[in-house]
Amino acid sequence: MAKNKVTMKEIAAAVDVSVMTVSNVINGRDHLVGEETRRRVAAAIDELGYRPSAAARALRSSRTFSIGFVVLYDERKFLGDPFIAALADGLCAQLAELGYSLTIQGVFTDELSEATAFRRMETDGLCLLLSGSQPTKYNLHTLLKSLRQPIVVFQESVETTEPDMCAVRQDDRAGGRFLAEHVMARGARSILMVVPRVEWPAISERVAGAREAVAASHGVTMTLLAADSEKDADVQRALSGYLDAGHTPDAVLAANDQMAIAAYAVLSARGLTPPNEVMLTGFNRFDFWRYFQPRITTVASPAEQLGSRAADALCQRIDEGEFADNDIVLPVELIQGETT
Amino acid sequence: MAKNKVTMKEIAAAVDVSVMTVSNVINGRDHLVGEETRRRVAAAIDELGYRPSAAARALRSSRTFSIGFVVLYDERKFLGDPFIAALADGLCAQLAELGYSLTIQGVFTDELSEATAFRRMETDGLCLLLSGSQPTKYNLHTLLKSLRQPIVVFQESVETTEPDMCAVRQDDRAGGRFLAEHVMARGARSILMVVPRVEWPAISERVAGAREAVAASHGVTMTLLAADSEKDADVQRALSGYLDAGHTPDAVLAANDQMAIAAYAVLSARGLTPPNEVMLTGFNRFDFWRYFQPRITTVASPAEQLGSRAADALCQRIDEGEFADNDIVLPVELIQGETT
DNA sequence: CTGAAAGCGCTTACAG
DNA sequence: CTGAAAGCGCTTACAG
Repeated sequence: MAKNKVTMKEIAAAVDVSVMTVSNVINGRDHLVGEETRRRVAAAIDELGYRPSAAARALRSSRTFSIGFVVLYDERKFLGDPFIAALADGLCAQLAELGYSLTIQGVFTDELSEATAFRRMETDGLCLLLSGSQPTKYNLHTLLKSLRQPIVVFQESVETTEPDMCAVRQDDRAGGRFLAEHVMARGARSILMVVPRVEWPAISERVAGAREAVAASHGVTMTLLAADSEKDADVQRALSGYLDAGHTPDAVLAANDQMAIAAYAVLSARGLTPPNEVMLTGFNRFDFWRYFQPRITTVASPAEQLGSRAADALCQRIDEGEFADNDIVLPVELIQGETT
Repeated sequence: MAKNKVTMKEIAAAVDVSVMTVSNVINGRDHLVGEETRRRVAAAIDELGYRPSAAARALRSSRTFSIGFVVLYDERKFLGDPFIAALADGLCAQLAELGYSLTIQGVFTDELSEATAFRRMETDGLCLLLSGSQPTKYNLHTLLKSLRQPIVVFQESVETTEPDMCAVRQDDRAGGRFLAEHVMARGARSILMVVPRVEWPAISERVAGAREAVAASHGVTMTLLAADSEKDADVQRALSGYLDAGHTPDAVLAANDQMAIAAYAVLSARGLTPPNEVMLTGFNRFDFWRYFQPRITTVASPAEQLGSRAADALCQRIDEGEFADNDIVLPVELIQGETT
């Protein structure tokens, strides 16, 4: 590895000052350096193409200025998920702003503890998203505790027993409530909510929100239908089965937009085209949403802000030693489409 | 920062061996350690929750086992671009496989040299994607050279003057050729190709491929129409202007799928609904493609493989000191949709 | 305003 | 099979 790298020592030698002075210039401690000296050091740095070694600085100061984003997933292409991409975008932009870099790592759910993000100590803090099937709470709990690092978890309800953790999530409960209220205001008396079978905290919240709204009304019923997964085929099989049994709901609330689009195909094939025969709603309004006609009534996710708020929270924690807040909930917004 | 971190020294003390032995166990140099010793060390590591310091290892061995992915962009949400997300997915998965981690950084094009990925020395190599407006070749060239790191550039033609670089790209030229041949085989005699005004090497290649195919046929003409950007409104304005001038091409080749979808709206509003009146094609077939009806005839991009091949190339270079290949081109595939 | 010394936690020769 | 010593390139006290 003849990287012929330039070190502070060489800069110091070139300008004939101590490495200490070079360090002060690099770290902008200008009050500790004479203006003329500062200029000569800066010139040498430029000329020799010096770049500080992040490793040396991290070793000495025990700060890496780097944050890890760990995604537990079942599928290899996790950034293809628009929610995850938006989180990463928000994190990346805000961390750059704060002088941190972002290390991304995908981990198969069943190889939880194998992840190098967990095995090596290379970041000042971690953000964690549990997409896909959920590890047992106990395993996860034990693992995270053993890391001794500040951790932000996305879209989870915070465990009160965890001291150095912070949950950052969108107000899925309000979103569920908004949608249920919206279809009820338009006359729905029987509501079908289609969800994936896997227990996802965010989706449970959406269900809970819808239930709250329904409970507050008279004579409205809500049924939960579990599809084997979020995939089109599973959603369509579940919904077809339900309709075959002779039920016709006034409104179908899908757990997200992709599922709503899958449901749309089933409904329109049966002459129940939304919004005329049955109302239909989704959740999240990511970019692809605009390519589907008719536009699905949905709830807009603040996914990118979730990422940037996580960055803020983590850096605040690193600077101050403790999370100022351990459950950050961002508002969502109802988007009226053409399917209700 | 009382991180109360555990070090090799403490493990060594706990088991009463030297740190050297602990190091050997951690790095799997099993032939240098007795089986009984190995087991006791491993147990202590587990018990005390020891995680090796990446910084210390990097400082000593001058290997970070980390690769940077730098995206030059004009918009903040760069991972929302499906091409970039797919590259990142491919990189991330393959690097994890090879024991490396991935650091992602977005950089505004006009703040090129400010990027911390360029200012700090924290990776063993870099991948670079120039999306958005292009920096001047000279600035970029100078900057990259000064980094003294192996670099993979995506979707660029390799500069033969660069010794320690490798281009990884898809065969855009073949893609352009496939599409032109496809519409000509279906009777197109006049072809309009709609491209963004900004010079993008990948798009130039698509144009060059289409030109080759057209040149090889008799009596077929191809016209290039430059939109002010890739955005829907700009594409639609350019195309409307062209049609208003009295031209009606047999086929419209859009530079990518998003532009094709924008063009579709203009064409069908004028009674030129594809494929009956005018044929229409896109490029890339990313995930959102399936949500648009009718399916656009397009060319499938191997974006994720681009990422994993880049990871392979970079790690090979790091291990062997030199890129085995400095221009890697992956094949594309024509996807017949309903618009031709 | 400037500098000499110590040390962060590892790995790399080398010696037994 | 095991270990003592040196040193990677910085920053952190501290002394002038």
